[in-house]
Amino acid sequence: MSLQKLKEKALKNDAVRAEYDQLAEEIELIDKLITMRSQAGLTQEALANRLGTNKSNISRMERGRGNPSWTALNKYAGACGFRIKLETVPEEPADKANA
Amino acid sequence: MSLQKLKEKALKNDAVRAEYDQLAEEIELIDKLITMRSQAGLTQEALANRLGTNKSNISRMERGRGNPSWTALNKYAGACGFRIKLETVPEEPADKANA
DNA sequence: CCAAAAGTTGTCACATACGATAACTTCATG
DNA sequence: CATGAAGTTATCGTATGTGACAACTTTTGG
Repeated sequence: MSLQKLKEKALKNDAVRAEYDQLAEEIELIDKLITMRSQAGLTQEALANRLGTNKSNISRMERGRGNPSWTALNKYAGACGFRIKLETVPEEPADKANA
Repeated sequence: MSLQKLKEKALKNDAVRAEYDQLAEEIELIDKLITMRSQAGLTQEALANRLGTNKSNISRMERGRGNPSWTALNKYAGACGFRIKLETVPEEPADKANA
């Protein structure tokens, strides 16, 4: 299955409801997950094996069911050959005067 | 309590064991949390009120007890006036030839 | 169309995050 | 040292993340 297909599927249902910021962020998150796995060239099953778990659980994460913990994200990324960081961006530009 | 103090306390115990990457990332995470709250000028209690919860739970997160979920991080950040993103960095540079 | 590979979903069991409350410690000030 | 504010810890209840397993759907490729 192509990466494009994967993302299309992942986003199809949720994108409609993405009027809410929080959902948009969830989609961003899912997109990052799928992208990492795709770049690692792994199937859900292969990734699951690396993590000592089952493909169903990978699917759940990538479908946006539930709410992964930080270490779950960390492990997922690690198995795909990535490290993760939390990026924090101020909700409004620090300096309005320059807008 | 000064921000410096806060961070010193938060890192004191764990830094000793930071021989492991995963712990280093946990510390980074905690540092980001405390920094966000500090920049928002909120006490744990004030932040807790914004989140509809109690200061003890805030303390737990900032002490590295447990393993916050993505939405927990999102809410925490939101109450501090931040949005969050997952930053994914490849474990080794994509292009070694240029090293 | 057929078969195999990949992904999805449902459900159970268990571990643990999260909220609430209270008691405790540490810090800041006078 | 005394007082109050801020932070920490313990514990209980409840919700939910996570792993395991099986059945199902979708995709890929002949």
